[in-house]
Amino acid sequence: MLVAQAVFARPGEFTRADVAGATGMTRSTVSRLVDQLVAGGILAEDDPAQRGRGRPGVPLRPAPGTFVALGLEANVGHLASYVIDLAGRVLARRFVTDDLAGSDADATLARLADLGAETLADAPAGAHLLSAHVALPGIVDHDAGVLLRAPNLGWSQVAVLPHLARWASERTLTGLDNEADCAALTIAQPAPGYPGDLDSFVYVSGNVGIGSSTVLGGQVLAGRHGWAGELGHVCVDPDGPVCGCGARGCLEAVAGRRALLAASGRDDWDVLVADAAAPDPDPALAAALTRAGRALGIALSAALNLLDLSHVVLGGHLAELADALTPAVRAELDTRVLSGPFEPVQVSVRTAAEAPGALGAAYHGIATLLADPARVLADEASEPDAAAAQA
Amino acid sequence: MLVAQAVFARPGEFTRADVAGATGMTRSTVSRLVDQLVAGGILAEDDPAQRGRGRPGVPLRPAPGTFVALGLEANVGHLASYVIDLAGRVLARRFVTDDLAGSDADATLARLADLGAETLADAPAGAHLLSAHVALPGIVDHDAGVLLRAPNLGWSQVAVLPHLARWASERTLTGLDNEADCAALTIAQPAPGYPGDLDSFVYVSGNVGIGSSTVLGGQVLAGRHGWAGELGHVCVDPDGPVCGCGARGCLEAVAGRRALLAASGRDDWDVLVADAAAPDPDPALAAALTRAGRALGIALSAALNLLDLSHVVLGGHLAELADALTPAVRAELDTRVLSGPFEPVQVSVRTAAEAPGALGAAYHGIATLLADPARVLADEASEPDAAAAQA
DNA sequence: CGCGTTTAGTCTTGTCGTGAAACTTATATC
DNA sequence: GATATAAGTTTCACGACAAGACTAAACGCG
Repeated sequence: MLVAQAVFARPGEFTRADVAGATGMTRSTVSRLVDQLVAGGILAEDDPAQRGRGRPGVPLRPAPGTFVALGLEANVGHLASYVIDLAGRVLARRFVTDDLAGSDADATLARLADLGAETLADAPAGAHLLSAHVALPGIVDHDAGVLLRAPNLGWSQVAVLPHLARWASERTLTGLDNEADCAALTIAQPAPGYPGDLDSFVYVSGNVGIGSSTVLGGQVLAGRHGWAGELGHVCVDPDGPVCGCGARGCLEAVAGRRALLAASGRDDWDVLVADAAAPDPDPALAAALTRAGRALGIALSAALNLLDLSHVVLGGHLAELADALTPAVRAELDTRVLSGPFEPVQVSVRTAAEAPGALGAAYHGIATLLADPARVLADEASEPDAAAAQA
Repeated sequence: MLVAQAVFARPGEFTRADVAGATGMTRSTVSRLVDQLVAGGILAEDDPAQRGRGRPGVPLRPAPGTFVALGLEANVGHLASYVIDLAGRVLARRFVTDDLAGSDADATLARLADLGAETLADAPAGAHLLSAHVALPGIVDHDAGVLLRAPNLGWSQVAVLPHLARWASERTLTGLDNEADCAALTIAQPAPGYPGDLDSFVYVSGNVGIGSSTVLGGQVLAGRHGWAGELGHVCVDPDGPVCGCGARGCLEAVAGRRALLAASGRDDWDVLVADAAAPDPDPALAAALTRAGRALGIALSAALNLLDLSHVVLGGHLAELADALTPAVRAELDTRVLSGPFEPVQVSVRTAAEAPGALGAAYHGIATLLADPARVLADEASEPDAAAAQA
């Protein structure tokens, strides 16, 4: 249903007449559809506050209160949980710091599910849970609901959906996705269904390793298993150091967090960041940063050339070092990206929100609503007792 | 219209009832739509030749005769032109060998258009021209109809559509596309709309440089300007030789045709290919081939890791050397592609058809038909005099 | 040979979604 | 207060589709 997407894309700005103009449908059709969506609790009417000649239109917004989505994330250093409403407002959240590398997958996922249940309990009651979605740092089989492998967690072949079973129903969908793809979604969309400034870009996330995710035309290019975007294992030097993956010269082995610590002779990350920001870093650090910047530029050039992109967003630990890295990165990009003369490559920095993966996972639930609001409305109608019980 | 796509995907196999089963529509709806398509000359009924119980169904196929598409290609070494019908059968073709590097763009495109006109004259008369599409080796602005830059031809900022103006009309669409993307389309689809064995893969085309094109789920990933797939300028060695693009260590500078000739001390390509196939090549050649194979493997690993793919198709000059290159390519892929343990990387070789770009350009016209057959049917109805004149 | 079974395709009917156009409502301007 | 303008609603007619009955064409068994 195009109507809901149009409203979510410009919350509070579009009236029925605007939607009609944007979608090409007639005002009468839009009016009927909007009335359904309002009745179903998906859209809400703002106060008519418009100025100008003629009858003022009624601005439409995503409706608060009726629907929420739960987003969960298990990552190397934390568990996170978000409950958001249709407008993308965070109604409740939890964040637990813990070293989960090598942890027992089922035990950790059970903890995560409990965390999600607590978060839901914190949220205002009476709303219908659209979806419960998990973001995980690894390869995923969407259809089977299995995490195939998460190297940094040390997990493999984990059936994830059973842990979400408490929420799974005809009316609540559950699923799992790659964490970097979820995070990229939050950059492409400041609010669910609301396209941001950037339409197509590569997002580089430095966490422990270096992952990336590509957004093309507002769509996350997740690949068939959510395994796309392994920028960290693009080769930047065939004679370079051996990487944890067994190959030689991966980006991660040069610009990864551990590689930078080792090359600069430091053992505390915050110290390294502070020193890198200082006016005159010592030669070992400067060399390590230059080398990492060049490597990042080389790997990014490959991605941009292969995908016809011209925008890079740095996140994670690479964002913290952005000032120090950017000159070398730019130099490589300017030399290597073929479309550069026509469309200059832009590099921007995104200081990572806390657990963007969990937030993006919650976005997924709303995305399924937007893809087919009629289905949710039908479900709504088929179980009116639930709504009645709340009233 | 899903119906036409289903039939084109299995020409001669699907009956109305099969289509109904495949699309989920009822038999009555399918029957009505198929009747329209048959009346419109898009589908044709085969002889009912089915065995088994019950009334035999009528197999459906793309209709020959009523519609044709013209595909043109201007490339460094040739001009080519194809006229195909809906089933993908070549009704007429032309191929002119010529060195067009540095030629005058408008003069060459005028020649190409004339070649297309000749080809159309060769084809059986009475068919309606669906589209005229040009494949060019460079960056393209689809909307403006402009070739932004084709380095190997030495062209830039060329308005292409005016050369196709003789065919442009309400009923005949014209357009232009990147040549590698068109060629990849012919690999993904043995006939228009007919999906082949491979669903997602990277096609590497070695012509003068090294280009590539990615097919994801049957769709060509062309990027915003048809500029995606610049595998030739992925860096495989930051200390490598300087490439024509100005950067250092591009794949093309190691595994390009000229690079291989230079490194092996030869000046004739056919000799090089023959020597490479011989049981015991000389050390210089063997070293050049190994180096090129490793470089290709490194660049491909980057593409596969970034896009979550596990199939490579070699074409062009790299296909000719496939036997000699494959061991080194495989070695790198096996080490570097992260999804390898789960889904082994497959490398296949596609000996390039003559001018696959032109053929793929013709496919585009049929793709537009399949995307919205109703539009073409409507046009048909609005100009019945043309059809009447043929009868 | 004839009749029932099975499957393909068509025909009829009712429902639903949509657009066209008239109508109502709410504001600004004169 | 009259008029213009724009938003939103109502009415009506049309068309696409599904459900289900019906016809057509093959096979197989008695």
